[in-house]
Amino acid sequence: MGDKRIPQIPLPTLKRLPVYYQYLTRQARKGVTDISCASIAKAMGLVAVQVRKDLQLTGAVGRPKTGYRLKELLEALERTLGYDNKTEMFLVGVGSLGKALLHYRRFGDYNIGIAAAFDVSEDVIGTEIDGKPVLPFRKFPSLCRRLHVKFGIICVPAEAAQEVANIMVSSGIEAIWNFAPITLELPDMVIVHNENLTASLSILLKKYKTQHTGSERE
Amino acid sequence: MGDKRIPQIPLPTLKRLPVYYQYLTRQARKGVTDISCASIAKAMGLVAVQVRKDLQLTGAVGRPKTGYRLKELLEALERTLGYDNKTEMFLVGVGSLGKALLHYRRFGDYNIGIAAAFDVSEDVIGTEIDGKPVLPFRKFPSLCRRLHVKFGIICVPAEAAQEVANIMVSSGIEAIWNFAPITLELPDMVIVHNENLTASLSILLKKYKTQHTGSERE
DNA sequence: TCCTAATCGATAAATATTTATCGATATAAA
DNA sequence: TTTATATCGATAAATATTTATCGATTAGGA
Ligand SMILES: NC(=O)c1ccc[n+]([C@@H]2O[C@H](COP(=O)([O-])OP(=O)(O)OC[C@H]3O[C@@H](n4cnc5c(N)ncnc54)[C@H](O)[C@@H]3O)[C@@H](O)[C@H]2O)c1
Ligand SMILES: NC(=O)c1ccc[n+]([C@@H]2O[C@H](COP(=O)([O-])OP(=O)(O)OC[C@H]3O[C@@H](n4cnc5c(N)ncnc54)[C@H](O)[C@@H]3O)[C@@H](O)[C@H]2O)c1
Repeated sequence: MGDKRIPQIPLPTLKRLPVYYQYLTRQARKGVTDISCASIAKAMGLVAVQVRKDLQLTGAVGRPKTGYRLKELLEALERTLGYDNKTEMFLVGVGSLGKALLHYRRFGDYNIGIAAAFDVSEDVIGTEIDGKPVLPFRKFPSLCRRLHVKFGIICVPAEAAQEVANIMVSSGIEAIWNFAPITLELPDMVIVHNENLTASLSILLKKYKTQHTGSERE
Repeated sequence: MGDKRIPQIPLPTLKRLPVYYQYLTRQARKGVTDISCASIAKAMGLVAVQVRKDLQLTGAVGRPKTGYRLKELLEALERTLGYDNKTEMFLVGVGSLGKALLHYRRFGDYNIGIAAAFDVSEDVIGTEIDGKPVLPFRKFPSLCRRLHVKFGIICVPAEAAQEVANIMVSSGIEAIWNFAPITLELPDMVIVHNENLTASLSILLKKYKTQHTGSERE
């Protein structure tokens, strides 16, 4: 129901594609020029068929006996994942996590950049982190519109996240990377991707307990 | 073919359970005492049947007309996810991300704590972050054994991650939360959960492009 | 030149996950 | 007290995802 678009790429595959890309760039740096699904699968703990099926969705074509040309494969992945166009983001909430993201240099490898950061605290407003200015949050709407920034990162406490998200959306933001542990209520048009670190840690905890206390029932 | 244990709880469900828990604790704080699958589903953008099926796996029982007793439901989730026992972790790599995790107070809400941190850099060794000492990494093995710590967090650069993981495992660590963007090769017994932030951001990027450049084919 | 083995691409089968349906039951209102 | 209805729990159907299989092809060696 609704007009939610059919995704071209199944979500489980989409989650693996960037990981292939990371692995493949490392192989390329090592001088590898051709690579097979079998070797990728082995390195990543998957099975070859799955890798082959995933990579097929990028349009890359391999060849019998030798596999894929690594350079072509990387280009196919870059096109598929959108690394071939520059993406600019605005970050809101320059606390410890926001600062970590601002410091991180490697997003540039994927043509992604944080153009500026915003906060309400005088402690951080006016500072610069890795060359990115920290501006008062009230300037977010005008600057966002002026620069046509479409991607936002939310690093504020849970209590403030919905309000920040609302302002983001009304300022033209169309995709949000949300680190606050709440489910944002936003128009369907807006893409929200939750990075729920605590929830993620819980998964590790449970997997461990499952393995170590055995099958509780079954 | 391998003795990989059958998970009691399907992974997709396991990923949702902590998010239910977060939502439900917020509702409890608001004074809600009974809650239905329908209302949970609505708040989290899911359908009621799915929520009901997920919650069934926690052993919680609801009642016609009124739904679940929130208190009971939270307890069931706490038991299921392991929040009812204290979990101590060691963190390695006190860079910007490691510091953010060390500063974060809310893991305590889930009975999870970072007992100590380790690094090789003199810049951080000897400091304290939110009361947690930063120790030289060479002390990791002995301390890990002595305190029977089973959970490790890897926040070192990708190049150092495999080596740190190896030392962790040989020191008795059995579950690893890995922030480095590489696939660690470790014995099957060790649970590894990758927190690949860049890969995750890529998913947002692609979802956005899919929605905004339309169906490329199909 | 011919043969062998590795690999892809396509199709089919098996599994896993989500979603629909429906009877039973407890609450609250008539 | 009776009735209407919201909700659960169970079962079944539909969908999505993973895994298996197999023929075609090509590189590299016999
Ligand atoms: N730090 C972690 O390791 C961690 C782990 C899990 C989840 N999270 C989540 O990530 C988010 C950020 O965490 P953190 O530890 O960096 O928090 P923090 O408290 O260190 O920083 C929050 C920042 O947001 C700013 N802020 C508050 N309200 C604002 C508003 N309305 N507009 C603009 N800025 C505002 C504050 O001034 C502060 O600088 C939180 O939602 C937290 O729950 C963080
Ligand atoms: N910061 C981010 O936003 C971000 C985003 C995506 C991924 N990551 C990943 O998270 C990890 C940490 O990122 P960061 O930004 O905090 O890095 P960082 O460079 O700020 O910190 C790394 C820390 O690890 C320490 N270290 C290096 N080698 C070590 C060793 N062998 N043993 C012990 N300690 C060692 C360093 O001294 C340093 O303190 C990296 O793998 C990075 O790719 C970080």
